[in-house]
Amino acid sequence: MDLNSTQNKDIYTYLREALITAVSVELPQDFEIEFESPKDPSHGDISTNLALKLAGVLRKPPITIASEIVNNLPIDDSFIAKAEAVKPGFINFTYSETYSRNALADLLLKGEDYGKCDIGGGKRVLLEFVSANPTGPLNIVSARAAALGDSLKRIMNACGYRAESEFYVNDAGQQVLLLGHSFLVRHAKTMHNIDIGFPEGGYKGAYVMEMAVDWVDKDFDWHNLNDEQKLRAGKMMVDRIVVNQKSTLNLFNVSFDKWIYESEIRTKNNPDKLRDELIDKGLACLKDGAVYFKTSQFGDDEDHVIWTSAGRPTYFLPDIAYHQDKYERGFEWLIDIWGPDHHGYIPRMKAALKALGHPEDSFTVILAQQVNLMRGGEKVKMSKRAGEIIEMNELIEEVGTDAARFFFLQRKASAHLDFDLDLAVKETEENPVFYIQYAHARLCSIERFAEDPGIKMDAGKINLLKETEEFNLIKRLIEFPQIIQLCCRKLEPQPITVYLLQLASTFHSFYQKRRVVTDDRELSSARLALCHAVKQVIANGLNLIGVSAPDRM
RNA sequence: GCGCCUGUAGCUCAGCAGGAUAGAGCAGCGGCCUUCUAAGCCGCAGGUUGAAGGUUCGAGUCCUUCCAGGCGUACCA
Repeated sequence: MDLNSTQNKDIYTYLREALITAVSVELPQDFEIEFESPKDPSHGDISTNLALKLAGVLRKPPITIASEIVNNLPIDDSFIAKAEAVKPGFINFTYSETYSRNALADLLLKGEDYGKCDIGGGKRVLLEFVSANPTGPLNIVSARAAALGDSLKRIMNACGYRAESEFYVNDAGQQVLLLGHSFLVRHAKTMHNIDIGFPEGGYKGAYVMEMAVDWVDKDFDWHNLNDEQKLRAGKMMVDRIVVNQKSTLNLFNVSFDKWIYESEIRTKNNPDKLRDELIDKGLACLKDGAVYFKTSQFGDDEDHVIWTSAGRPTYFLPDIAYHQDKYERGFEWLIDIWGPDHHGYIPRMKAALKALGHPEDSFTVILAQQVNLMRGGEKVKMSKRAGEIIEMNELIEEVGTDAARFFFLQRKASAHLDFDLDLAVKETEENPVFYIQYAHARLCSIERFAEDPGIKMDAGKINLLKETEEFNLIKRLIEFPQIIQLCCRKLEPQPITVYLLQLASTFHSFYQKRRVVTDDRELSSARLALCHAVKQVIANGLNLIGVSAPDRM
């Protein structure tokens, strides 16, 4: 795999080979030579703890081993300028200028493909996220899941996976009935001024009212509504709500490859049949009038009901069918993003899929932790049924898609998030995302400025780059592919946000110190090439998290 | 009770499968615009990494216990 060079091997391959020849002893079979990027610039560009790790085996002080290795090390100037053995026993390498320039040239060649790799090997991945109940508008937690899932899809596809995203619409359970019922009650009141009792646990949200006003239907016997009528009303609402959810997600720069309906799954693999199959296979059994999946035999702490004694499926059963369906459609790795309220559900689903013969590591759940909304210094409690919810639309309107997405991704998914609405509005101008976008806009501005004197970037001139600020930038750019891979391995876009902030900062410093377009046309061409590379990487990075890269601000 | 998440600067958070002097942003203080965007740059100040043990060359990171906050533990979805 050749990640970031036009040379026939990458720098890590070179270093590994060089180190192995330099070590005086045979390395243990599974010994891994590790590299890291030092935070302190005086520690070079790449370092290895090889000597520290060998100290125990060789029974010699690490610094001695490090010195020996450095003395024996064949230095290839197309990669590194020097290798140094230092303090406890680290070996620090510094890029050669040739290496930096080659890497820059390579970046310019790859353009929007720079940063991509193939660690995914074409594996088919299905990311399922948001999947909010179609009983109301999307809320803040959905927004967080959307930002995370959509970005992960982009990152995984950049890393050689074939990742698709899917939204699962629960349009078949009891809740749809209840939703329809709630609506009909409102409708009767609004259109006919008839008071019938609001159902226990019904949906009181404003959206029920709004929909109730513009819907016209034939006469019902309002005081004797039947399930069929409630269900039909419920489905009508589901359709409308899904349309709204889609448009909200589009505003958020999220488009799903597929919207799949629970009702479809039930048609394809109906719950009764699945239940009987599970019983036949000995995976489920009857107990106290209910049917239990024997998940405890597959790692869960207890068995769970898939069919109630009242004679209908619990949520669990169609959900199993749905996941089974994902496998049947050829996906090799299922990644679900769930809210924190579902975390007790993980062992159950894992156990069920294991029982059905799927490898344990083919199903991953990412928990997007809760978002606490703060308004006026106080926590806003949210409940869909009580109708108190902060809509995702509202968030987008107040903060904007770019800022909101970035804000969510700046924190690890596993961390709770206090989202202060007042502050988010107030700080719109100060949000870190603008810092990065500003760098991009500035770069575009430089390019526009160069048009007048007719100076063009020229990758052939980059050997004229000599200043520290220039090499600092190049070194940052070289890190990019590693960062993307890290995000992919961790299933966590957060490092990209940190990286982009650093890159923008390095660029702003450069900008302050070195003028790009000057009378020296050749140097200007070289610096324009460097700037173009920075612009490209910022754009590539922002694109991976679904944030726009504006040409001017 | 059991399980999961979190605890790092005044605030919001990083810390890359254990590495070197724990970092950013915001808030605070002091500087920098006749030249490509000042939504910017430079500098100062700010810390017992919740607590205590343990593992080893080395711990914010791993293990144990404890403390604090949150969430979950349905024949709901």
